[in-house]
Amino acid sequence: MVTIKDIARIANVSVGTVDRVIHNRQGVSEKTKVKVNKILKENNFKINVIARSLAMKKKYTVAVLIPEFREENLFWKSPLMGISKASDEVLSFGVEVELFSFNQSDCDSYLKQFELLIKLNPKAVILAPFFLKETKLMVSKLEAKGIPYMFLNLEAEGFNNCSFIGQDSYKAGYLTGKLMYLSTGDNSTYLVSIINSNLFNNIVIEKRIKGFEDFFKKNKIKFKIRNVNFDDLEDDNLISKTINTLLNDDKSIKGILVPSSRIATISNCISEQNLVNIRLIGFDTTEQNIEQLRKNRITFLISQKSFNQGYTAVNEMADYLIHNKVPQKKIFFPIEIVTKENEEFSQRNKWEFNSLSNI
Amino acid sequence: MVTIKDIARIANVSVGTVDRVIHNRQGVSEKTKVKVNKILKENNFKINVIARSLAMKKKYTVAVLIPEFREENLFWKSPLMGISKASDEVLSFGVEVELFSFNQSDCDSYLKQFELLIKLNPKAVILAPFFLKETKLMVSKLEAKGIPYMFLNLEAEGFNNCSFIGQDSYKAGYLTGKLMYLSTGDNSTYLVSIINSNLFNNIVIEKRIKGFEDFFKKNKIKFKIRNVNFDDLEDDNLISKTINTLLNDDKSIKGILVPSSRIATISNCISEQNLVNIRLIGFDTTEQNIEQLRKNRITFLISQKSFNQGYTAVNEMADYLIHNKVPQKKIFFPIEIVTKENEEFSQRNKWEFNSLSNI
DNA sequence: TATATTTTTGTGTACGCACACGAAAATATT
DNA sequence: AATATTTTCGTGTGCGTACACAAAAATATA
Repeated sequence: MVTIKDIARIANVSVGTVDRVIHNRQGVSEKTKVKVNKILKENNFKINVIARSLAMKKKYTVAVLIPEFREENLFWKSPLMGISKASDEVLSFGVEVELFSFNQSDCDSYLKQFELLIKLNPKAVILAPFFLKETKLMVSKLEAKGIPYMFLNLEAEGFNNCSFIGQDSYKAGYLTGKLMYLSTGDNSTYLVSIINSNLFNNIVIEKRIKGFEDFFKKNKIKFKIRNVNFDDLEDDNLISKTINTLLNDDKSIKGILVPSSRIATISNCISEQNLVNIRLIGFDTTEQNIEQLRKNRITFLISQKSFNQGYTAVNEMADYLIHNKVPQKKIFFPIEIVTKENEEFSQRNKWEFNSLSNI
Repeated sequence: MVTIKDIARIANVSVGTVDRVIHNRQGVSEKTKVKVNKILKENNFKINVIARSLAMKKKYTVAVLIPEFREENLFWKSPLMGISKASDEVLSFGVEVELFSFNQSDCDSYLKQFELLIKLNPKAVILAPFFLKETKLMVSKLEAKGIPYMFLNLEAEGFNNCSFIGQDSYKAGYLTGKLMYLSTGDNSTYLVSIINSNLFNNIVIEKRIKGFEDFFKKNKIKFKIRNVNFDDLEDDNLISKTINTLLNDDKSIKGILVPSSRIATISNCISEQNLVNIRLIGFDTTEQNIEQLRKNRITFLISQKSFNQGYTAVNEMADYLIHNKVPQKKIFFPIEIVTKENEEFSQRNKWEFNSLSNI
């Protein structure tokens, strides 16, 4: 590996001069600049990123604000783990990640955690914009302070966020349309079922449903949709009765789409005989969903790769702070199709907390 | 971030002593060892990997031997790009990657390139074991010299390779069975077509076919298979005539499986009317395949994520050499399902050669 | 107790780069 | 021509760690 010192020796100048040329700093004559640049290229010089970040040694703190996860819905566990892994890795680069989490059903805790966050005076913020109105408030404070912020997983329009990291919900829904069609044929009726309903998530869910329907419309395929929505608080008995009655009564129903991460709640309630010849498609590889997938009670899961989303968010932010590399405005993640047969391999994203692994 | 120096100050010892404790080196009394360890934990000390790799500064060269890619089959372009990207990244850690490529249809070039490779006296080798007999020869030389070697993409049995990085071909084939079944229903006939036939690749292809068939057998689903094989040299006209005649004559054919990366060659030959109601499933997201997928002439592609395979291989090897972290014996990659609808997002793996991006 | 030996601990240098400071060279001003 | 000013360049230090070597302390041997 050729170093700055090597270049300096060859060019017969000092390392300082080489450094100036590399970084396009002023104070070097055109003549030597040309000479050094030539030698730089001839020797295929590549900066040693290791040494560089050692030498830079500025301190940045990045604050993260995401929902806490709960027993009945582990979705946010996975992004958190991605964030944690990335945190460990960027620590050596002088980036410290501070985590704040709020209660999904408590708007106040969202604001309260943000107050704690802003007190830290972070250099950048990553957040899941769960509540729209409150997010506007928060964002105005951030912008006043000139703190860049990035949205994670949830896409909110009309903000000046430096980046969004997540899935294209419409396209993901569109894909479920295709999968449903391929595995049921035309002229089918589909049940679309929403379990939990909170304001902000609905934007994602609506986009997914729109995409699902648009697949059939754009491809001129006949289909019918029936909606059944449940409240988060309702018990399994009610869900079971409702769904099974519907399936018994309407034999044209060939598939069920649950455009949230709660498909396990539905699939778990369907009777064995009704399950035959019915395709179930849902989102997210939560532990409950995977369990049902393994039992062949779910046909397809669309994964958001949320672990990677968290991991990438931290890394992109670190890259922005350290190397001034501005992230893309929208970083869309793969729309991964998970089945019983490939599920075991799609889980390479998992990561155990091994806080003592490297001393 | 708390450093070794900080710990030394707090513990009232020198950095040398702290270093010894951290690395469990001998020459430190039990008393101070306990004391330092306590302070290490109390302050949640984490090694600065940046500084560590700067200080280590050993030089390793890793040799890579893979097939060159050709116009008619770009498959190996993608692993190469992954390897190149990783090479750039590990360079700073003192790992230099040397690339050797051979002609897929010329066994001699495989051996000849290896001769060049071994002259470099590399610290480790990554190779695609294309020709079985020759690989045995090569491996014996490597083992005599005590050079560890890793298999990339192609799985060969009976060797003492430190790791295999690639896909579980059987499971991938099994998945195509499921997808085919879901999108055609039972009691269908399927065309299984092999385009190119060279000895070694056939192991992968055979496993895929076995998996495909086993899906139906294990799930007790009625099906029928018809085989049509073509030679690599044959022209499109012949393929077109053969395939279309078959499809015209046997209306029970509902799907075509091409268990190699050459499905585009087939799909390109099928007439419009025959394409309706036929599902095509193939492997690998080569440029030609993606083009056909976009045109809706292919239903599913199974991606090997070969870019990531190359990328991971180099990184795992670097980690092994630098930190002595032994890789898993088998690193299986996700079996990714790609359709027209999610294809655009599955390509985030691509990477342009930006050799001058970071000067 | 004095000396030799072993164990334990401290110090210094290198890794490759960024950056501050000051020296030298080139140019401008009187 | 002497001095002031600007441009150009070289030197030195620090980032956090690994490691070799030296020094000190503890222990063993005479």
